Amino acid sequence: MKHAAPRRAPLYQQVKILLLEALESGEWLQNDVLPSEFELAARFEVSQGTVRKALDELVTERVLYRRQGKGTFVAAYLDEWDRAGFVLSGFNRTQEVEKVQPELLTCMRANASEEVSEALGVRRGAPVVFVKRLLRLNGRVMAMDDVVLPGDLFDGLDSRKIRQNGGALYELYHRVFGVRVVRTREQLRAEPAASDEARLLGVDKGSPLLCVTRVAYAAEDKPVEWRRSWINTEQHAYSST
Amino acid sequence: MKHAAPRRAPLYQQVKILLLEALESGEWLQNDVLPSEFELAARFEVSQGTVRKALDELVTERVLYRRQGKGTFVAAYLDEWDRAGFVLSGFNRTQEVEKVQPELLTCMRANASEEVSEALGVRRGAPVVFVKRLLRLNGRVMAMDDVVLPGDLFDGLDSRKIRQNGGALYELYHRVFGVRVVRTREQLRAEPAASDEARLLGVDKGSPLLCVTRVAYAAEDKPVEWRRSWINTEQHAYSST
DNA sequence: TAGTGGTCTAGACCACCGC
DNA sequence: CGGTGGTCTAGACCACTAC
Repeated sequence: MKHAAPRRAPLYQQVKILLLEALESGEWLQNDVLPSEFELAARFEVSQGTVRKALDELVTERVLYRRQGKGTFVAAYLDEWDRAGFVLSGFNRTQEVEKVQPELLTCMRANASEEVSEALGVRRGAPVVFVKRLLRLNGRVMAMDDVVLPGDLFDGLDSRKIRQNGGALYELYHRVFGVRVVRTREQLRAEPAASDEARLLGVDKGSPLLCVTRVAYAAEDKPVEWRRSWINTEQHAYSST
Repeated sequence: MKHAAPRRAPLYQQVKILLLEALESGEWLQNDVLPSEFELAARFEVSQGTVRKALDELVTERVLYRRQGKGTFVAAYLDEWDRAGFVLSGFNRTQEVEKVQPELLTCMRANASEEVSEALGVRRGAPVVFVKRLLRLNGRVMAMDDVVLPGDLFDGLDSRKIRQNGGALYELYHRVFGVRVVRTREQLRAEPAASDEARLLGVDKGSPLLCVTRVAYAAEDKPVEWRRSWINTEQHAYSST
C-alpha cells in the first residue's frame, strides 16, 4: 500500500476496511486474537501507528476489544438490544441485564407503507420483509415488535432462518446477509394499548405502553431496518447506557 | 512538562485537564479559536501529537470543534436536552428541533429520598436542592420535571439564578457552579398520569405519559443531578440522535 | 524474559483556508 | 502564499501479561 494509486481515502480508513473484510471472511472468529499491531502493519505495508488508528475506530465501534499485554480480540456480536445502546433492565435494584427471549409470530413478504418507505429510503410499495415477534423476559411476555426490512438486502429471509438463529436478528443480518448494523435512531412515545396489543401483551386495553420506533443503519448511514416495539413497562424500564 | 514528577496519568490526559481548566477560567470563549496545535504543544512542553490526542477527546466530547485549515474552536455549551443526546422533535415530518421553554414552579431545599440518595451517591436525608418545572413547546405545555441536586455542589442555587439563566440548567451548572455534565443515563417507562401530573399537563387522569428518569454525571462518573420528567407524547416523540 | 498494547516524540507531507 | 488541521512514518520507552 506504500505507493498505491492516487489516494482517495486515508490509509487508516483503507486498513479499517481491509480488517472488516478479513473479519467478514471469517479469518478471525469471536474472541480470537488478531495478529499484533506490528504484524498487521507489515501485512498492509503501513506503519504501526496507522494500524493503531484503524484499530482505534473498530474498538470504539465495539467490533474489537483490546487487552494490554495480551492483544486485540474480536468482540462478540452484540444482540439487538445491546447494539441499540438499550437494555431491558429491572426497574428497582437488580441492575443485571436479563436475557430477552423472542418468539416469532409472523414472517412474510409485504410492501412498504408510506412511513416505512421514507425511513428506509425506498419507494412506496417496494418489496419488504415483515416480521412480527413477541418478546419474553423470564418467561413473561413484556413486549412485541414489528420489523420491516428492505426486500433487496434480505432476499432469502424466512421463518426457518430466524428460528435457526435463536432470534438474534442483528447477528443474523450480519452473518447471513452481510449487513452490519452500526447505529440506530429511536423515537419514544407513551401510548394506550390497542386491542391487538393488549391481547398479545396480556394487559388491559388502553393501559400505557412504551412505543419505540427504531431505524437501524449500516455503514455510510444506509438504513437497513425499521422497527416498532410496544413495551409493557409495569415491571421493567427501557434504559439507556 | 518534559520531566515532571513521577507520572500518574498519561501526558495527553494532563494536557486535556489543563485545557479544560483554561476553558473554565474563561481564557477562550464560545466560538473563539484556540492557539494552533504547535503553539499549545510549546506552551505545555509536549509534542504536537500529544496535544492532538487531548484535542481529539475534547472534540468527541463536543467541548471543541475543528475546521481544517482554520483552527480549533470552543463549542457552544449544549442545553440540557441536547447534552442528554435527546431532543423533543415533531413526530411526523418536521425534523427541525424545536425550542423548549421551561417555567420554574419550585426551587427549595429538601432532603434526599431513598431513590435519589442511591442515584446521587449521598446518604439518605442529605441536603439537596429540589426544582420543579413545566416545559413548553411552542407555548403548549408538554412536559414537567422534578430535578434534584446535591446540596454541597450547588450551594447558592435559587429561583433567581435559574430565571436569570433563562432556564438552561446544564449551562448554569457549568458557568456558575463549575459542574460540567459529561454523560447521562436514562430509564424510560410509560405511565398513567396521576392527578397532579394530569392537571399540570392538561391531560386526562390515567392517560399515558412518558416517564424519563435521568442521572447526569460529571467527569469521573460523579453523579451530579437526578431528574424525573413526565412527557406528553400525543403530539411529539422523545427521540434519540 | 519476551511479546503485547499504550504513550510520546520529531519530522514529513498533504488538503484546505484566507489573504 | 503561509498557516491551519489531517495523515503518516520510524523509532523510542513504558506497563502489563504470560511463561
